[in-house]
Amino acid sequence: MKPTLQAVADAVGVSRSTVSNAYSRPDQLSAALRERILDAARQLGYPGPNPTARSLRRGFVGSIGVLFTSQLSYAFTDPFAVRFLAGVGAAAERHGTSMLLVPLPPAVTDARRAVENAAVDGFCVYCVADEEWALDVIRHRGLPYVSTAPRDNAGADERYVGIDERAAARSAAAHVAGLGHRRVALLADSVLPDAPAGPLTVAGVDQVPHPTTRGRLAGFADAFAEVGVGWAELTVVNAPGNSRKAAAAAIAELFDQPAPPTAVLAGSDVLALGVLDALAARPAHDRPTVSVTGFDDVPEAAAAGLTTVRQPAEEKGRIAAELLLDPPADPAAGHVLLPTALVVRDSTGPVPRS
Amino acid sequence: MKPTLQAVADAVGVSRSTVSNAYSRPDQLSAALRERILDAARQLGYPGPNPTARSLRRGFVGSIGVLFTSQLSYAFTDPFAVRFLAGVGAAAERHGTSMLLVPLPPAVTDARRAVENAAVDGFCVYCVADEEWALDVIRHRGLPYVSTAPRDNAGADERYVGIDERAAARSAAAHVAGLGHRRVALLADSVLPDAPAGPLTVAGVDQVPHPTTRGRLAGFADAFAEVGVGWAELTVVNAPGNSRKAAAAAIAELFDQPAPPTAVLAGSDVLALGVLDALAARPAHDRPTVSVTGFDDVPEAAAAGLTTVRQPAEEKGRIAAELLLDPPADPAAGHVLLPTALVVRDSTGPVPRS
DNA sequence: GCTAGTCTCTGTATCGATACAGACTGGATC
DNA sequence: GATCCAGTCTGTATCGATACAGAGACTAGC
Repeated sequence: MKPTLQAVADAVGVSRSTVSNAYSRPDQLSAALRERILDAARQLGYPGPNPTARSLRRGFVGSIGVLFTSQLSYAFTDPFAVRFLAGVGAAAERHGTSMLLVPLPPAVTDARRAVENAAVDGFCVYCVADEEWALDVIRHRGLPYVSTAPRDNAGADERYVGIDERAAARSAAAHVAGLGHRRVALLADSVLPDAPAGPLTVAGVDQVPHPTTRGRLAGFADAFAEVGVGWAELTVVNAPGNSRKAAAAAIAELFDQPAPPTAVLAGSDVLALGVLDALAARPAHDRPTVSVTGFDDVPEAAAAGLTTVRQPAEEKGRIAAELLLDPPADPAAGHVLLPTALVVRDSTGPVPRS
Repeated sequence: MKPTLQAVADAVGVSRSTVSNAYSRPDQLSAALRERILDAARQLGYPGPNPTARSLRRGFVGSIGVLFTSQLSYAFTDPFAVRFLAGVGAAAERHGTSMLLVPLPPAVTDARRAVENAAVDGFCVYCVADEEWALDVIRHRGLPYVSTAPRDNAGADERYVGIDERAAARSAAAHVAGLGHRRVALLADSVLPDAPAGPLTVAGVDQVPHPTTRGRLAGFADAFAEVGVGWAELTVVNAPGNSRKAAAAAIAELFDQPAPPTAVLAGSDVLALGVLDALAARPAHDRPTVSVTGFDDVPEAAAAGLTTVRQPAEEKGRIAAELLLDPPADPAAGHVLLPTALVVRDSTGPVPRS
């Protein structure tokens, strides 16, 4: 058994308090005694105050939780999520705080429990799917949190950092519409819950539950509405899982149709890259000319020449963590909207004359 | 103030133990009473047992630490490290365990403290630089750990998962030597501590402190020794920080020399990609033909056509976490060497006749 | 010489739970 | 009717520290 603080106190012949002070408040005792205590601790093999006991007594843990409402492995697969984590990490580093990554079991009951049991001082909630239940649990625990999306019913004291999804998406769609495209597919993750991969009929964009997806689809639709292409004329394609593979699989059949879309607007770069994969997989003679746009501007997008909407990923993570660790006095400052920019590359062009 | 377990007990008129059991051992009380307790808890806004207090009493935390002996942000910048993390995450997910990422302050004293204070049940130590001090602290705390490199003085009960660095490196170098290259540069991170970027004189490979770097350089040297090129004839180039930029900067000057190397063997893909960057940055008429090899086979390597040594990154993380969470009965099974494979792509070719 | 003030150090209360041994029921068994 | 047992619930000890008020000793200041 590892010795406790009491054991060190006994060995030196001082009180427990004094040993505690030797570690946590060196100014509370003489340097000489402190040395004696630390020496004795070394001798006994005392590894320093037990972090858990210390956390209990002090009332805080010194770490923040990062919540992905999806498989934890997803966080490392999605390049945007990785950049986000890097930002959180940078802020955590500056504050001397650790990051706890909490995997969530698939069943909601279990997932709630996982959030309840996480030993953290607060949460950065990265919005993947509907995370309302997670926010409930966090609020219930009385912990502060920052989410990465503006929420419709956000309380005044609720902090978030996001972008104007709708306007950003609209800018990409306006670019594509401006190039003359009218037969267009919109590709997104989790358009409707539990929907299969592939083309999907969606009555209206407000049917889409996931706020981020909804915002982006709405932005796409806005731009096309302006050139006279209504929602019903747009093909919505579901790609569950937001992976390159899923996107390629979901979009593939469209290209076999007699009149394939001349443009695909994807809800993320990962999906857009999947579309490019699907195109590349076809023999050259049977490869339609399709404009493709992404969203996020992950590192891979530049290499692929993908036209996309840039949003500052690391910045998002950094600011999320900073809002959490160092809350602004003015609650209005807790709502951050980051700038986005359309980045035009080679993956979009005018409609081919056929 | 959030209510405690005691408050719920008082409200229902039962003992604290019973409330505790309602959460942690449902079989210890009648279903009816359990419901009454949980109802009261909801009513009072009791968020469930305090994770810290529970950890203290139970003696374990339910999370494992992942230690990068470098900036935490490095972990998200290096694609190999990201894949490793993904593997750890997958294993953690299966075990219902959280991952704590602990940022280490630059000063060793502070860094020791950070490791001492981490509330975890064990550590996966990802070897970036010399991490002996970290292992010391962990052992001192009596916590189990798994490191990602075979260590020279590893105790029998010490677990690790790694590759045969030397043999793997040798395979890449043998390929390059077989192509006829004799004027060769070896590029690596932290060849000597605090050495500047650029070409470096290293008396012998055993001068290199970092075991991974040493192993790879030794492997490179082995293959060239076999074709009669001694250590002294090899140019060793230091690229501190293992970044693409650092590599490009460190290697650039070599290409200005009258007789530049015809091949560069890099200690990682990131460095190798940096070399390709440095070459691409030169005007076409002044661009030497240089064979380049990397190490790791990160996703970017394939796109860049980089010849490299593949090692299973996720596997490494997954196995590290599993050795930690589920220690094999047989201590010999705690030492895992993963297979590697030379992947030949376009970045290597025969020596140009000039 | 007396009051203040500063340094050190101690003692007790407390953080919020879980483990474990045992007490109390009520029915089944013989 | 005594015995046993399973099913429930309670009480006490404990996990390993920190906070805070205060006790002594010692120096300063007047």
